[in-house]
Amino acid sequence: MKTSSVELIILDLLSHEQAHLTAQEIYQQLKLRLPAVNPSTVYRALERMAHAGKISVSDMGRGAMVYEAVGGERHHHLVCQDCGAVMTIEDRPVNELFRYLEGRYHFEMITNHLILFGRCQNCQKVSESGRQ
Amino acid sequence: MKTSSVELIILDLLSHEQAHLTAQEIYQQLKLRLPAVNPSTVYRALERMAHAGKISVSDMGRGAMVYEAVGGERHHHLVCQDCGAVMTIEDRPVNELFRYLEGRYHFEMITNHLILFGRCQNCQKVSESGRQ
DNA sequence: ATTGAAAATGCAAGTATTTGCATTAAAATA
DNA sequence: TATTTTAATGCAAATACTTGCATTTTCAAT
Repeated sequence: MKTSSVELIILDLLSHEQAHLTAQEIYQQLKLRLPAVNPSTVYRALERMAHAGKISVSDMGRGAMVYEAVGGERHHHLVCQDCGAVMTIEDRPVNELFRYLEGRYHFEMITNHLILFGRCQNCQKVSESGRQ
Repeated sequence: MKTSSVELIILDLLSHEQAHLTAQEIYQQLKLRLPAVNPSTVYRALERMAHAGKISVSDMGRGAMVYEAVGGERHHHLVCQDCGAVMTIEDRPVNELFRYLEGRYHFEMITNHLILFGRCQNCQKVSESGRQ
């Protein structure tokens, strides 16, 4: 089926450089262009687009899932759960793991936006000095 | 601080073999033992426990995050987004990726329950025959 | 161009989750 | 043991999100 106007606007909103937006943020920005849009329409469009592989859904520890357009260079993130810092990491080692798992388990990987939680270098130092 | 009684019951509920429960399921089962418990108490306890590293929080595509006790043998899953099948996978290749990323980015990995989405062997076949 | 079918949308109601505030319980201190 | 402090809890309200139903819009077929 043809892409609906709501979906086109969502893709446009997410096309900015590596934008990760929550459903709420997308709804707020969509309303600027389509004042009559209903929240349930936005949630349904996000669901359709995620299932169709147009956007990816990830938990980045912001209290709600975030959405991102699929299509740009694949990338992944390390997220610090203390300070919230987000680090973009290279795709190669992640892709190697995915290829290995696909062969090992006869699985077709769809995940393309990996988020891994931990603590960044700064927060590790702060925690160590706090213990001393 | 000492573990609260709600937290103890949650840990008990999650101690069954690789139980992955949503907040709602945990609340329903908790009420059987603590009829007066308030949903907000459960949500708060889950938040405390996740931040303390006692439980892990994951999106397994069930429409809500699922919780699991941390402490057993670390494992990860492949989840089919068509039929919902869940495959447990070995930790070794995932751990190798985590160790590499820790060194490369000076990051202390906390994530210990990786969920990767894709399509299982059966659903790949169904999709192919559907296309023919 | 018209008609019918399918999909998207809005509305209202419902459910899941979060938050502010006050109270209760547990822990620490004297 | 008593008191104070801290954390957990319940309640109600609020927010985020989902769902059922009817309507509108879009697409496909004629």
